[in-house]
Amino acid sequence: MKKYDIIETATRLFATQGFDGTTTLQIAREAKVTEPLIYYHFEGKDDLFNHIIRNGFEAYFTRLESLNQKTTTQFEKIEKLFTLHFDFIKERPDEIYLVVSACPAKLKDAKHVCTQKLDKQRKWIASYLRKCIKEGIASGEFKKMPVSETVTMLLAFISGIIRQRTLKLESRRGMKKAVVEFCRRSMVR
Amino acid sequence: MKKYDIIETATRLFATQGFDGTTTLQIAREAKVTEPLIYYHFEGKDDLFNHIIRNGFEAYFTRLESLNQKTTTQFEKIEKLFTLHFDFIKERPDEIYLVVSACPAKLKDAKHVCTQKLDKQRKWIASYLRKCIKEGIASGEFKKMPVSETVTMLLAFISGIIRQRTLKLESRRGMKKAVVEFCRRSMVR
Amino acid sequence: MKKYDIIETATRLFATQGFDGTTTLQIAREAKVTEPLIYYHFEGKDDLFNHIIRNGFEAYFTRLESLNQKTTTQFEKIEKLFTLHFDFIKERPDEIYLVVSACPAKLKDAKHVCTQKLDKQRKWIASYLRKCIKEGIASGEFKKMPVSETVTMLLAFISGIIRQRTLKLESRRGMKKAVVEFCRRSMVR
Amino acid sequence: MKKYDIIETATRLFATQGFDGTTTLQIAREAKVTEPLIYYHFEGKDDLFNHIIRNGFEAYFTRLESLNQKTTTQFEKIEKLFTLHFDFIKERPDEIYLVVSACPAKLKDAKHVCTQKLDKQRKWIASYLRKCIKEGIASGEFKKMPVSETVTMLLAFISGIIRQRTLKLESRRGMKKAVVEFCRRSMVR
DNA sequence: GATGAATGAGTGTTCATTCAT
DNA sequence: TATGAATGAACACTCATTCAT
Repeated sequence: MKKYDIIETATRLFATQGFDGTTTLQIAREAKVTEPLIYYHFEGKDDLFNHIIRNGFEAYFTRLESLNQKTTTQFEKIEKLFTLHFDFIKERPDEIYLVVSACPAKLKDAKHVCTQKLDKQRKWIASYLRKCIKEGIASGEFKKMPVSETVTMLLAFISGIIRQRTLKLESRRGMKKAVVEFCRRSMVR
Repeated sequence: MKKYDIIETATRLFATQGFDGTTTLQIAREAKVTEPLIYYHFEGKDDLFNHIIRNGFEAYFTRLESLNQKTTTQFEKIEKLFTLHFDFIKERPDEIYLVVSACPAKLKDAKHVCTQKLDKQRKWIASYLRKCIKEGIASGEFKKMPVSETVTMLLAFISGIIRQRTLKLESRRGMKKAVVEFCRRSMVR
Repeated sequence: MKKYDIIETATRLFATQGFDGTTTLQIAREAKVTEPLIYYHFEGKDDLFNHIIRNGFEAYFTRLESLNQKTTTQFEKIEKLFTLHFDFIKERPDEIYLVVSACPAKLKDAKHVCTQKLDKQRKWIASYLRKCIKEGIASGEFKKMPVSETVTMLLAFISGIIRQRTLKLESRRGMKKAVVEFCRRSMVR
Repeated sequence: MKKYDIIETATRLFATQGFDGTTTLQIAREAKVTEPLIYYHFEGKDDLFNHIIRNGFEAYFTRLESLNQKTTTQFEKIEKLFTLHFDFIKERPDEIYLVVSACPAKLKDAKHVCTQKLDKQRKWIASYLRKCIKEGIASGEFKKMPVSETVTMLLAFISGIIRQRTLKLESRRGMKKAVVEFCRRSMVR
């Protein structure tokens, strides 16, 4: 359906050019539809953008939820979190970029869907990591380390990796293993 | 001089709203000058942006160069790299954000000053880190680890930290120490 | 259609005020449309101007082509050329003015549609006149005269007449007859 | 003096690009002065333009006045009028172009110096030619012809020649002779 | 005479959006 | 669903002009 052509094209363009750098005409042309059709399916450019963000976060959260499965060690849980992001980057590079790195301009508005979803995501991951680290330390699996700071740091780490990969600033293979091993050495006793 | 008001205002606005999300009228108003004055001092919006980017990178590179001083251990050199970035974030948050995270849209043009400077920066840091890690491993200071992948990873790490701090996604104190200790545990034997 | 209102208005304004002296806003207002509509139908002010020039020349060339009909004498052919121009001036004064007298500024660019069409027009008429004069001299209809110089001179004559009439510098009746008789006395044996 | 550099440059630019197509900045740059200097010497762009027009017409009228010398025949007087224009074209091509072909846009204002001077020029030449032709016919030197129409026609002729020569649409030598002979054959008995 | 800095009023152009069909 | 035609508001940028020095 043409609606999905619009979404697909818009996602790609928003991710590569930013929200303000993308025009509705460009979306229409590249999706091979006319501009008014965008307004038939969406209330406007903002609505289209928010729809994409919401969609992206939904897929993303679905995957996040699936992390809460049994694993033998805490580090395996952290490793899975990295794996999830590396996989998502490969499969839906534009979406993850928008989801994690979305329009700085939008983040000025605390009530914007971007800000709220990003906040939710950060809180979710933070809580996930905090639990892992705390339990890891308690069980003696992990070395001693400041919990909150390590959590924040790992969040920055993840977002930096996503940015780099989606901007194709590097394409080194073996990155995932390097990242995981780096963390393992640092964390696991 | 009013020229510097323009630069200062533009730097702030470009960093918080992006290039496309910032209008010349807005820059003029917030800098308390008239729009044509921007065009008196710069050739256009692009020129103003590039001027800021070039300025930012110049200050940044000057600091980077100063890293090549004697230090007793390789890890100290890496620690200094982190310190430099944390300091720069504090002093000139907008500039470092623009310098490290600049306009994704601009990076599509390989010849753009953004792309070229960013490339130079990444190469400089990569080379700096590679040398540290190689020598650290050779001297037995560091554990064994894949050099290139670790370098790329650390680059992502730095960019992630900058993004997070300038977007004020967190403001935890003790971050720097946590980051350095995290890396130390992972790397130093 | 409003597109034709734009063309009509623009033709009139370009002819009376010149290209640079006419603003798109003025065209829009006098055509009773909004400015962006000009940009919906044309790529820009230049495109609109070129469209008019091309249209004008097309109508003009169509008439020129129709000159190649049988006539008993060579002078009749020359007379017809004058008649054609006097008629065109009456019917489409703005267009002929733009076509023959178009924007001196545009003529600096050899590749501009104005320059090329004007060149084509001059060559067409020159060739037409050269043939007439040569044959007229050969057949004894015409007095002896330098062919090329006379051709150039007649071209200047035509362009001068057009300029004068469209600028309404005079409105004397009987001009056409006077011109034709002037030439006849000079040329015909 | 720099004032004359301004005048010279402005004359050239107005003649080749038109009044509206020429900016004060361009004049300043090409005359190697700064913009405010133009405003020191002239009241504004319009004043500069009018100054040039007035200057041009003054030089032109001075020459026209000198035509009233004794000549044996009426046709010689007409020949001298052509010679004067051909000479002026060679010596001061920009000025004569501005003087004879000046800004159509300006001619909409009947009180503008352009309109008034042009009118004066046309009336002067018309009166000069009318007298010549009348006397020529009366004395039997000229063939019979309608006086007013021939006068208007010759005016158009002159303006067409000037336009052609200054736009360099042709560069044929022998033009002057051809023109004069063309007229002689037509007029002289 | 001469200039660097500055501006009010506009210029061509683009944008997201709407309307009639 | 889908579109050709149209628009209000804004955009980057330029212009002739002025002012302080």
